Amino acid sequence: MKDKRTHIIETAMNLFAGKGYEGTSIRDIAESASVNLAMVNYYFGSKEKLFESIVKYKSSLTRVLLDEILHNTKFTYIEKIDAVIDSYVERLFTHRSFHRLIYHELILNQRDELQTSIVDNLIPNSIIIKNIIEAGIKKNEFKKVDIELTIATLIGTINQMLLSKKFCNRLLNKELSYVPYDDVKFRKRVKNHLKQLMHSYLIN
Amino acid sequence: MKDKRTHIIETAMNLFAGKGYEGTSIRDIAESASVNLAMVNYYFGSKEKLFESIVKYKSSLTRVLLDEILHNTKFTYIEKIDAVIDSYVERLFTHRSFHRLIYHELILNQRDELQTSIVDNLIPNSIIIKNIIEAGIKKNEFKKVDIELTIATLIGTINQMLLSKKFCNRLLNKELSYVPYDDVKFRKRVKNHLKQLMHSYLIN
DNA sequence: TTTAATTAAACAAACGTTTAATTAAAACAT
DNA sequence: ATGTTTTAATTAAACGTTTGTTTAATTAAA
Repeated sequence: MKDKRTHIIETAMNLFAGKGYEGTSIRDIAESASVNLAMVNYYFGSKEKLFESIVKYKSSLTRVLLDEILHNTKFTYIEKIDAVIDSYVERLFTHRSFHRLIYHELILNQRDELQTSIVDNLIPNSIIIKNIIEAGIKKNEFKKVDIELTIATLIGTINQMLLSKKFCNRLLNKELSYVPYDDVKFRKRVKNHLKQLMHSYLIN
Repeated sequence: MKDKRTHIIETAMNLFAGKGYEGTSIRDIAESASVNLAMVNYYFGSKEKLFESIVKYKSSLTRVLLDEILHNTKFTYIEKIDAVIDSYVERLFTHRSFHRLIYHELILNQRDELQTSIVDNLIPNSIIIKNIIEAGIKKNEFKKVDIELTIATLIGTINQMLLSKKFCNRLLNKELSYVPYDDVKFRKRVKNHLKQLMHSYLIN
């Protein structure tokens, strides 16, 4: 049996991701997690501290993955970019409810402290990508591009697909019941698109 | 003096965009708009119907702009893409609170009817871009690319910048008080990035 | 005189949080 | 090992607010 604290965190994460922070009540969370209402405040102190616990619990994993790619000396720079794309698509599509939660919180301007902590957790990932592109330019493997906006394109394309299943399916002309994110073929398609895009944009 | 109904809609839009649907109370709206609490329900029936009124009120404008570009025979296809980029960046950056509101609602899976209506309003814009790229490929001006994901890249890049001022400024190494969206230089920078990206990706 | 607009007050329901009482677990001394 | 004490976990109930909505009365406009 799982740790009760962890169980509450994971239940709350899925509810927050689907219904938003204000849209999810502590009673919702307690019922879904099959624990007493008061247990949530007993473990986390308050609703907002629960939210912060979720962010802390889930973060830092992505950074480790990207760091490995950055320091892998077997890769050329464009191969590193390819590896970043593979890693990002897999990670965001798999943990999509968490990432929806993060971007939902970012898009609102409430809870300044929490937003700062989210940005603090996201930016290091961007910096790793920045380092790769910068090094690629220095070694003349890459053209001189707008690095920051290239990162925005990379992450933004994936986020655009992640935003809403309904929008995604309408754009792709798929039926309503289709779940693109779990489809290996679709993941491959997104990876291929981003790789081709980056190859033609970055390489001399 | 403005129409009272319109005044409520515009006030509510800004509040919803900043604090989300559940985070904004009718009392908030009434106070900000300097009208009596009961007037909101008097004019719109309910909070949810007010929300729908906002979406209907603001939509359709973008479509007209894109349609003009699509049917302008003076443009080559890549020039049409450039025009779409200019038009999108200007529109989304200027009406950013409305677009944040839309994407905030999309990212949640609540209120199915409303989400459907948002998607119905967004998809035609994507189809216009699709038509341009398709025609460009047919006339051999463009390479054979993944059209749907190219659209996701176009819109996703802009949305990624629009998501959060804090994230945007940290990525760009700007100070906290800087407002990138109103800066003409920054708009130009985003446009240039997207154009160069699309040129190297689309053109043979 | 009739209709529309506006108001303050009240409604029930849901919210996050706290309390006080009870049960289970852990630590301790014998 | 046993009984005792102390701490942690769990519960149902209640707290004071805030929520969206409705009502009934009043004022303005047609």
